Amino acid sequence: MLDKVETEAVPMTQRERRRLQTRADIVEAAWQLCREDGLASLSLRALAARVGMRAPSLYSYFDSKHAIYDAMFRQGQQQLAEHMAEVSAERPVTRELLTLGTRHWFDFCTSDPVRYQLLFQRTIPDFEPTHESYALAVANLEEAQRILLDAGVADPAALDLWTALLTGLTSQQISNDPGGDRWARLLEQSIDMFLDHHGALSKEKDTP
Amino acid sequence: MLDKVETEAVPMTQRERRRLQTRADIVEAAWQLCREDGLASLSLRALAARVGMRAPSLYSYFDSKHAIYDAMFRQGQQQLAEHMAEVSAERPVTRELLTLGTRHWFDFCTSDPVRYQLLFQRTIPDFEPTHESYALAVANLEEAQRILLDAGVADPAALDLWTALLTGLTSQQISNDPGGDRWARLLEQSIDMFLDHHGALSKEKDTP
DNA sequence: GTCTATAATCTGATAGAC
DNA sequence: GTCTATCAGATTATAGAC
Repeated sequence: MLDKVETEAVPMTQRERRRLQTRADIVEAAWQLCREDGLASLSLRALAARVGMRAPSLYSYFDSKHAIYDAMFRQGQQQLAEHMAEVSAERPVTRELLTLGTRHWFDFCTSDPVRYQLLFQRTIPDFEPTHESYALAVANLEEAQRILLDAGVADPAALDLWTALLTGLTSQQISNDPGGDRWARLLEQSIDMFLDHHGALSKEKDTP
Repeated sequence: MLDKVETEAVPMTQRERRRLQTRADIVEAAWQLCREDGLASLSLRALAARVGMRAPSLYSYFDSKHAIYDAMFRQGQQQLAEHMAEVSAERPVTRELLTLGTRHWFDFCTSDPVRYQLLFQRTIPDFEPTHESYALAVANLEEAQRILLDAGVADPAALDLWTALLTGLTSQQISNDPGGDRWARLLEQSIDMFLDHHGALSKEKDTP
């Protein structure tokens, strides 16, 4: 789940460290600009200016604009993994724990609409994450699958229904009531609906 | 629900008719190009070329590029209204009828991902439909609300959950399994889950 | 590594001839 | 109404000096 290149405990010269820091600065500035102007409006000129460079200098750190999007995608998936690690490890999975974890996920998504757009929607023309970055997304989805499994929901189709339900609530919240809670407050009810339908984690008895 | 300007039975000179036909041709060509290159990639030069003009001539028919998007949005909402009119008028609303109507809606959405993107997602920077066009979207949503009401689901929050569930299934289908049926085949189950949760249109008894 | 200069192309929109 | 010509930029990306 960790970025091999940037976090492995290999010896690093100060020059290498500096280079990685500049890369991180560029990615952070890219997030800023995207939050201000929209994900698709990112331009290399504006990005370079934000970090005190001219546009061509960015090519010393990234091969292309898509490579910057890829670094952002990668970082976002890592952030999601770290964010969910705070809550998702506990067992057994109760209805309360699942609800808590799901709200944790929902808050992560709605707290940064641009990040959500990059991680979960296909909206940048011609951009696809590299295989390496996409593997992080798969790992995150598999973690959700494990949790559902431990909650007594084993059907693969149920995972698809789960993702549809949660991404539906999230994107409606982001698109139609940004900053509000019109769909956020339906989260617990939605989870109850889903679990009741699948006969899992019943409220009266403890056994699925 | 109808376009006042273009369909009202007022006398029309042949010149006016010709003009409206050209407008329609331009909009149709715009749909074609968007389906080929993506919604955001529409350019006036390419659009003009497609209808045998040069770019500046388009300004004789539309004030701006956004006005063309608006005409597309308007047409898409009208198409949705017409499409749903084929099924949604029947009463009383049974579980079978609701399922049929919902699949009708789902098929409309997934049959043209670009249209879905324009009508239901906020993805074109700085584009917002005009008040007049947006009113068509509101009318379509109100029709859905009426159907749910007649199905015995009166809670406004239930409508929000309904839209989240359906748009979630739809966008997952479009994004992650285009042309397939991985989420399409979950539609009936989802409707059952929703209705059971709200205690509406129970399968055994006929009364909500 | 960073710069200037520039390639090569694209964009929406307008002026004004015809 | 349609055109040519053009405005006034924008874009990603590269070459080559320093």
